[in-house]
Amino acid sequence: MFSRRDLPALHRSVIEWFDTAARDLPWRSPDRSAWGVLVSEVMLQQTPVVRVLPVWAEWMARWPSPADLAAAAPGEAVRHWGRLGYPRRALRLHAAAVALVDRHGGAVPGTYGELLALPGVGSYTAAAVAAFAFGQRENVVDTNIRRVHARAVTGTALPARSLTAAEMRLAADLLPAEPAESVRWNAAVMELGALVCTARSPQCGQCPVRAACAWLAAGRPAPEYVPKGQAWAGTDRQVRGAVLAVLREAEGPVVRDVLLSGPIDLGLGGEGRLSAALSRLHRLGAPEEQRGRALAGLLDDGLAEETAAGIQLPA
DNA sequence: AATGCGTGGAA
DNA sequence: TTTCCAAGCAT
Repeated sequence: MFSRRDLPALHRSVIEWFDTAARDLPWRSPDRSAWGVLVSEVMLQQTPVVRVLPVWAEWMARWPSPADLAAAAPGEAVRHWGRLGYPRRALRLHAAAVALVDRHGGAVPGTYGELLALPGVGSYTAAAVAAFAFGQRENVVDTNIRRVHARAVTGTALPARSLTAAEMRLAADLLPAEPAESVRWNAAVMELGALVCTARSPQCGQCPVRAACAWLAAGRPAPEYVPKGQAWAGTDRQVRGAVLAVLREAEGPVVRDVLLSGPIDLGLGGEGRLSAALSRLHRLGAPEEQRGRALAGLLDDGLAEETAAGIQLPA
């Protein structure tokens, strides 16, 4: 365990490493807005940076302010979410934009509590936006930071299965007292987890804190549990994704039977993105009951709506 | 507290 | 090929 006396040296070494190794990401640019930071943080939830980059740029060009997104139909947010995954995030970001216009004069608020009240913003995202967009001293704890703390301080290969109070306390104890330094520290530890102290094959030889790492000192012991993998093939989630992909590519309503029944010749000649999405859906070979369940889920979540003409993204 | 929720690149 | 897992949130 680090003693408080060692903390300044620890902070210095990680932040100095960050100064040389940090990626040049657009949401870290001096001219990015707080809105840009919020959008990036939501897009980055469970999603790799390289896939977020192009979508974030398109969103910033299309909807440079909360009011711009709030003025669009929620279905447009879902459509332009593309294949980022977890499309409910797009819907919640739209709802957040509406809330910003309604309650905050169209601006992103700067306090943890106000941010936490927004749709799709949880404890991590609220802390991250308050810290990175507003320079506040916040206890930012994401999966990267948890893993770095687990290894370097606690000496285990992985953090606990779920975020524990002990982890939050540890992170709070490690946080530099000075706000500007705390922001650098949060970003630096997160970057260290993303680039060096990675989940699969950590590059301990490049780690600025290898000399003090409890996990390395213990001989890199194996994880104490095996994370259970997420099933995918044959799941409702897979079918949901394929159904929504069809709605995303469609300009207007899609009749229910096209989604629920076997392949139907729409006279599109097999060309185009809509046809490709329909082919992918039908090639899954999911039972009609499962497709119905997936569609019901999408409707229930507000990711789709049913009109007399058929199923479409929410208008 | 445990689940459900997408997607695709890399190991 | 299959498996892992990436700046979580809501319920």
